[in-house]
Amino acid sequence: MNTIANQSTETGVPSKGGAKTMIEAVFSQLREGILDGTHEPGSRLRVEQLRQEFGVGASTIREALSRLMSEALVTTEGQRGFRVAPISLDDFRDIAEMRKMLEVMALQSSIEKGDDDWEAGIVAAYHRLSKVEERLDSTPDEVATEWSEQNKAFHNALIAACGNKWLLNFRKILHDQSNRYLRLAVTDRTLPRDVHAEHEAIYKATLDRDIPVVSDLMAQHIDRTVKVISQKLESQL
Amino acid sequence: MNTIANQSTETGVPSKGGAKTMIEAVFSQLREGILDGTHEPGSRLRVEQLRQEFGVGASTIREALSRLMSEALVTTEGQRGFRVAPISLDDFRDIAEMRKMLEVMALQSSIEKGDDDWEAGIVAAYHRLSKVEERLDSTPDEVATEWSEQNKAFHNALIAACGNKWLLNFRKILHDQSNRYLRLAVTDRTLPRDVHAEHEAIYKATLDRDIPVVSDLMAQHIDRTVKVISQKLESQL
DNA sequence: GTAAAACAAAATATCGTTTTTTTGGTATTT
DNA sequence: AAATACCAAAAAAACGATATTTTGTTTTAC
Repeated sequence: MNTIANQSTETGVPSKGGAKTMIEAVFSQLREGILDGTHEPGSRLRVEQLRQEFGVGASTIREALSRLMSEALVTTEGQRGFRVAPISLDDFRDIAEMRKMLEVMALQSSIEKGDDDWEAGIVAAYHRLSKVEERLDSTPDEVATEWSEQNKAFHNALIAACGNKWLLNFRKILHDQSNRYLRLAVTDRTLPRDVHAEHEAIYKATLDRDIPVVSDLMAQHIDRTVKVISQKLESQL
Repeated sequence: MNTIANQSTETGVPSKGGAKTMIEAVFSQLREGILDGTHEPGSRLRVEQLRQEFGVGASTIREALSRLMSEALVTTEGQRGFRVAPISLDDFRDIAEMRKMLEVMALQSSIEKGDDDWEAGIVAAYHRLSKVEERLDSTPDEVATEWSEQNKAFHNALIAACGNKWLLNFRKILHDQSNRYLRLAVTDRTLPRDVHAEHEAIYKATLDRDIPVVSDLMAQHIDRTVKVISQKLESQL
C-alpha cells in the first residue's frame, strides 16, 4: 500500500517527513519516484490513477504535480495532463554545461567567504568520503549508495559558505536533473577513473583557497563525469 | 470587472492570450500583477478573495498560485497560505550577482554559436534602440516604456544564439525578479550615465566576436545598473 | 482502401462544499 | 499585570462530483 492518508481521521494527515500538508507529502513522494526512475521520463502522470494510489483528492494531486513544475520534473501542456519531464542527450549536455558553471561559481564564492567552521565541515566530509572510497574497489555494489551520499555531502560541504540562495537553488535543481541521467547510465560497476585522486586535489586546493586552480580542477572533475555518462547515453537515447 | 470566465458557458473559458486553460489564464494575470507591483511583495494572496475576483473555483486559484512558485514569484509555508515573494536588499544583491554571471555566459555562448541571422537580429535591434535613445534626453517620460522594451529586445537579440534552454530559463527568471526591484527604484528620471555609449560598445564588440572584451563590457553594464538601483533601495528597504 | 465522421471511453479541468487549522480577541487563572 | 486557556471568525487544505476535452475505435462515405 502506498497510501499517505492516515485512517485515524476523516481527511487524513500527512504521514511523511517534515510535510505539513497532504500536498507536500504527495509532492515529495512523487518527487522521489521521478528522481529514482519509478516514474519514467516522458511517461504520463494520470491524476485519477495517482488519486487512488495515494488515497487523496484530485486537486491535491494536481497541486503537488503543479509544484513539481518548479524543478522542471513535471511538464504540462494545455488540456493534455501532466507528464514526467522527458529526457534527451541534448538536454543532458545543456544541464551538464550549466551545472559545471554553477558548481564552479558556487565554489569560488564559497572559498571567498568561508570561515573556520566551513573548513572544518570540509575536512570532516572529506575524511568520511575517503574512508568509503578506500573500500570502493573491493566491494563496489554495497558501498555504491554510501559513496553516492558521501560524495554529495563532500560537494555540499565545499560550497556551504556560498551565501547566494539563487545560485544554490539553481545548482540543486540541475544536480537532481543530472541524477536522473546518472541513474540510466550507471548500470554497471563504478567509473574507471581515479575519482579519489580528483577529490583529494580539489580538497587540498580548496583549503589552500587557490581559486584559479580549484576552479580548473572542479571543471575537469565534472567534465570527466559528463563524458562517461554521455558515452553510455549515446547508445541508449 | 476582472473576471476571466466567459459568461456564455457554464464553466467558462479562458479569455486571455494563448492560455488553453483557466489555470493558465489566472496564472498569467496573477503573474503580471506581481511583476507590476499590483500585488505587493510579501503581501498575502488569499484564495477566497482571488476566487471571487476572477470568478473561478478555489482549486483553480490554488493551482495557478502553485505554478507561480516555479519562478519564485509566490511562496507558501505549511498551513499558512500563499504570499507574494518578499523582497530585500540582500536578495536583490544575490539576484544581481547571479544575473550578471548568467548574462555574460549566455552572451559568450551566443557569440560562439551565432550565425548571420543572429548578427542581423542584433543589427536591427541595435538600430531601433539607438533611435529611441536619441529621443531619450528630450522627452524622457514618454519614451521610457518604449526604451525599456527596446532595451530588452536588444539584450535578447544578443543572446539569441545561446542554445542552452536552462541558461535562458534561469536568466529570464532572474530578469523578471530584477524588474520587481527596478520598479521600486525608478520613480524619477532616467539614469544619469551614458547608457547609449555602453550599448554601442557592447554592440561593436559583439559583432567583432571579441569575447573577453564583450564579457567585461556586459559585466560593467550590469554592475552600473545594479549600483544605481542599490543606492535607491538602500534608503527604501 | 483510404479518409472523414461519428461515437464511446478515458482523462482533464473546474467547481462548490466540507473539514481542519490558524488567528486574534476575550475571559480566566496565577 | 502577565500568562494561559478558551472561543469564534476567517482562511487554508482537501474532497468528491460535474462538465469539458481529448483520444482511440468503429462506422460510413468516396
